[in-house]
Amino acid sequence: MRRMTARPANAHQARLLQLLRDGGPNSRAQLGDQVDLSRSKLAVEVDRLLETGLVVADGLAASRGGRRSHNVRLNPELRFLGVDIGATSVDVAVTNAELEILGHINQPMDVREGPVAVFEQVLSMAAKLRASGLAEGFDGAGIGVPGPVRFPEGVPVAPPIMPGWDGFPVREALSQELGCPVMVDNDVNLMALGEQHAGVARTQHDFLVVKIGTGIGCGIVVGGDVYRGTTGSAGDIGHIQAVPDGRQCACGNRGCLEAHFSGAALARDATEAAQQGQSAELANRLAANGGLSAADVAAAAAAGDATALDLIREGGRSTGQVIAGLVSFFNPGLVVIGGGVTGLGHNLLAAIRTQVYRQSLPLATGNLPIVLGELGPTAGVIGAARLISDHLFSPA
Amino acid sequence: MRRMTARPANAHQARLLQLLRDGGPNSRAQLGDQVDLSRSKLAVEVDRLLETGLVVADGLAASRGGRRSHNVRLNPELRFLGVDIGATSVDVAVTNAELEILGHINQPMDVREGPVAVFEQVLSMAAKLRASGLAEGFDGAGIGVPGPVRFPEGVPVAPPIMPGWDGFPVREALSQELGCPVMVDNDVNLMALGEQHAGVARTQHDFLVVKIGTGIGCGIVVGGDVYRGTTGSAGDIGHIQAVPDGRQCACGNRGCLEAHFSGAALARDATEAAQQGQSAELANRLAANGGLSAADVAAAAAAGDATALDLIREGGRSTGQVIAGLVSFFNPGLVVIGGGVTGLGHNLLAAIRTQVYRQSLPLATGNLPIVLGELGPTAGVIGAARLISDHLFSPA
DNA sequence: CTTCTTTGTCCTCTCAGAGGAGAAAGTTCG
DNA sequence: CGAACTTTCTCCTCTGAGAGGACAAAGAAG
Repeated sequence: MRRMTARPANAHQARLLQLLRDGGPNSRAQLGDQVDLSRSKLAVEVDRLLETGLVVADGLAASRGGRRSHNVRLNPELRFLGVDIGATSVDVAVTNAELEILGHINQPMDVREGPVAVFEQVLSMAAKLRASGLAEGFDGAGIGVPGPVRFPEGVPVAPPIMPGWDGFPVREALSQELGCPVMVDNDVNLMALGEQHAGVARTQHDFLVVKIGTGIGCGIVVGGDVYRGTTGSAGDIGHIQAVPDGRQCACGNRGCLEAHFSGAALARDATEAAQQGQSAELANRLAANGGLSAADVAAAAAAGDATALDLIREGGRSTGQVIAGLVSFFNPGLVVIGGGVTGLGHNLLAAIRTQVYRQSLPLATGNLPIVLGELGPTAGVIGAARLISDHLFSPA
Repeated sequence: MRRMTARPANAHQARLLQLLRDGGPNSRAQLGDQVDLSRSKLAVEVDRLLETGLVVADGLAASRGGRRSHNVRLNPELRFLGVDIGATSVDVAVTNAELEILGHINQPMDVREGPVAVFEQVLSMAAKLRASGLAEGFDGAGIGVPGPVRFPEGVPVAPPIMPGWDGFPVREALSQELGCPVMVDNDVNLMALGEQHAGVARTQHDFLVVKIGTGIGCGIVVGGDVYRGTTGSAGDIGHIQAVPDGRQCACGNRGCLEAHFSGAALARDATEAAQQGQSAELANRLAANGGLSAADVAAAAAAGDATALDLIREGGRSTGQVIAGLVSFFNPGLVVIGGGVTGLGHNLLAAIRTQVYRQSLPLATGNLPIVLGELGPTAGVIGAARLISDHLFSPA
């Protein structure tokens, strides 16, 4: 199939595409209820979209009591590729234009191997998805990387945990390889986009998404749009001081949040505890697997292990401490907790909540939900698809 | 004089008014260079603005090498009232439509006396300015209050230092009294608007303004617009924990920034130090005035008093600690320090800079200026005038 | 004085888009 | 089953915004 290269010709068409993306098939009449356009104008724009092939007819709509109307929908053959590059694994997924996931692969990987090796793996994963019949090609791709990105150019800048990626033209290179438009962003921002599109943040305009994985980052949404900061490093909260004169951090300072709580820190602390004989449960797991991960701590806590629970509570306290500050400053309408450590679930959430509600003023916390992300590992790839669709479904 | 009640009829007119406000008198040709409109359309819109009286002819423009053109400017008889209510004093100023200050009065006052008493004072100050011939009436007024505001309604919400103001219809009441449109905002947000309009932040889109006065607050500008948060309490950084298990704060927690550094905290600490005989300089001033203020500490520091310098440095350290966190999170392009404590000047600034540059990652601080505000006590009233002019110079 | 440049004015032409009339296709109720 | 009412779609006309060109006015440069 030849890929679609059409783009909406004006803001009306862009708006219609976004409505069809977010609301699925719709009749012209239903669309008319949502956009402020005359019927004639609406019909003209829809016809033009049909001509471009971005939109296709989709049978009769359900009756609303009078003449039945014909539905239109986004072309079901459109395909987006969503890529979420983490520190230690990659997620690659194919979606349709309505951003429904049609296929999803996760593989372990090490970003430190550099962009060339990682792209090879990503491309082979994309090829596998294509080979399984889910797509004949891609109309666009969104990529998330675990570090700051100069957004307009799609280039990582000085990413601490991705040596070798600094300045690598990710967007350009992938666009060449895939032969379609590509947008690049920080993985946490994509997670925020994902939760906004299909998760807990659907109705929010100003919210924060805290992603606790190998590191810790925060996605910031202001007025419905992701805020990236002057140099693209906004939300980099892993190195905010959580404990004065605390643990030495890789960044050179002491007491950074990330040094006290993150997937990596948790694994390290659990291993220490196991070795010092503080927890039989953890020691068993250490012996069995030859190493401990955040998932082991989660399992131990679920089994009632006090040491594991303490580690989680202490980490939640540190995280809550930092989030409390952010809440005072930013006054969000929602805080979403997500990332690999979400497996720690409600123990972690409870510890964070306690700390935030204790430390922030009532005006900011009064009506502030703090919740776990709804989409889990798919948040990133949905966000990636959303990113590129936002780009493609805006006036050229 | 009858007051202008006209408003721009469309976005083009609004844009033209803003250009004339920010750029002063301009010829049609110069305006044409700045807005993307055909000459005919531009002429029509300017003529309409002339008809409304918002804009008047202003003689011949300087020659640009061909036919001389006629200037237009905002009606020089337009008057805005800017009111900046602080914890312990009020500033009231009159500006023209180009937001130049024509007259400015400052008087001591106590917000805790409640809205009725304060408004009486504000109105009498406004009357005094009017009586001095600066204005025959006001076309709009902006008001800043030292606490969170529900912005659309112009009503303070649960302001900690303003008992009696909670829910008081400030906008409505003042609009009645003055007979003109009124907008209300947090004083720190107005300071940010002021520095953006006429101060150090003129070229910035994303920046923070930290105001250290009786309390501490932070104005947040995102994409050129003030960000106010979900409930209007964004930027309330005075109660972020700066020192774990630190001093008891009025809010019930311990170690809040405001408990360790602010005009009030500084005065308290200086008094303590003087009473304990740690500083002859401060003790003298205490004896002379019967009390100490931040200004006394500034003077003592200027005179070389080590204790005063220490207090300032220690305060700067705490403040810098908190700002470092905000910088990591928000990645601003500029941080402005302002408020009553600006008198502490470069000692304070140096301490803050040291702490921020030490604690934040290079990517966020690499090109980050941290500077003192340029407008001093006029920032608030200019911001107030800017607030109402933005409102009036936008399509009705 | 001539030529060139800039600015202001006027006129026409195009096109987006609103809104109405009426046809088409259902539903509901007697 | 048929009449009356609803909803949707299509077509047509009308209006107004705005672009753009022609030309006049006014000055600068030589």
